[in-house]
Amino acid sequence: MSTPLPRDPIDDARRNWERHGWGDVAAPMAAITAIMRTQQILLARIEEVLKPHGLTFARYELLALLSFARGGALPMSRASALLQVHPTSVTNAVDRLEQAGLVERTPHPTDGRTTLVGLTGGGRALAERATAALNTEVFARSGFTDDDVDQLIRVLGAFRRRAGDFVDP
Amino acid sequence: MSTPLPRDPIDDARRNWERHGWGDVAAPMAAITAIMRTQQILLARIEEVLKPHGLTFARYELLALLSFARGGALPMSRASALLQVHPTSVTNAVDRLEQAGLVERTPHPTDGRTTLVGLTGGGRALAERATAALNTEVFARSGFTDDDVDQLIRVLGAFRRRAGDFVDP
DNA sequence: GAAATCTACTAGGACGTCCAAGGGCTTGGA
DNA sequence: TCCAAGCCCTTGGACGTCCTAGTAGATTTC
Repeated sequence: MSTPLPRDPIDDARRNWERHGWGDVAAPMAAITAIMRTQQILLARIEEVLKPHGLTFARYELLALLSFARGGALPMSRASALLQVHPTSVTNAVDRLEQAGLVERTPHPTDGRTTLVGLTGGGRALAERATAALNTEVFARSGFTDDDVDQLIRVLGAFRRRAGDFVDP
Repeated sequence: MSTPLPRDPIDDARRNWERHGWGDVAAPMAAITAIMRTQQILLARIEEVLKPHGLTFARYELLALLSFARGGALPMSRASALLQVHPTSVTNAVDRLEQAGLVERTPHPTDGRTTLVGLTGGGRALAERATAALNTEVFARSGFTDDDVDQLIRVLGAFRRRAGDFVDP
């Protein structure tokens, strides 16, 4: 990222909103814009750490998901649901990971429509190394205090539940 | 979005982290993953509202930025810095907005390297309509409580400052 | 049992984002 | 003066995400 700006552009936007008579929604606008920007910063950090391992975040997420699955394999559709991305995104990621020898496709034993994605030995080993890197280089130095982390988990968890992500208690 | 999951996948991930002996970073991992997912949900809502106006979020952001600029125009590099995206992303957005007659490029009066992007009349009018739509359909119904909004602005603002986004007080 | 309806996955295309490279314009020091 | 270094923007390419269609297999319905 380039040189820091002399002022917070999101705060400027908020002031512009207020100046134009939209003061009633200026605060949520600022909060949502801040989420957008924070995601961008965090994604860049994560991709930076994963790059030496030859992974992108999308591919890492799939590897990590499979590494926790019983048998190290899942139907593509299940991966799509759990990762909460479009099925074609999973097809894309699996194509590239398979190319790299990290996962392999297997026909489902009883349902001819379904394809299982499973980790190879190399895929499992790489998932371990990549997770270790993320843990020490990103999550352990997140830039959030413990209180921040608690608040984020609470606030965003409630938001996601209301948005229909999950129905758990 | 598809059917809600019976359980929170981020909470599952957190438990998996703890189970594998990474409990010390499980909470920040969960917070960061929640930010990623929340951004995805919010972006989808925003694009949904903008679609009838023929805009994407990236293009809308540029229109909104220009609508607040004195003279309704900025150097491309300035837009890149304020929007905090790569210069090529601005080139891309300007290409398409110019195609649609919403902005126009003008050579800088004194610096031959610089190109100014300015709103057309239609661009300014569309920015107004799109902002009104976002205000009523997204920001006014954000799904965050007032307290949530305050906490997010505070926590994410501090994070962004520490990340080097800006140097303001 | 056959037809209609679902479900799972894949191909092709539109967008946005970034990086690397290249060409034009300015600036500042020799 | 002039030229090397830096800045500004664009092109081309890699990725990820989504959408729309299309195919094949599974279920439901009559």
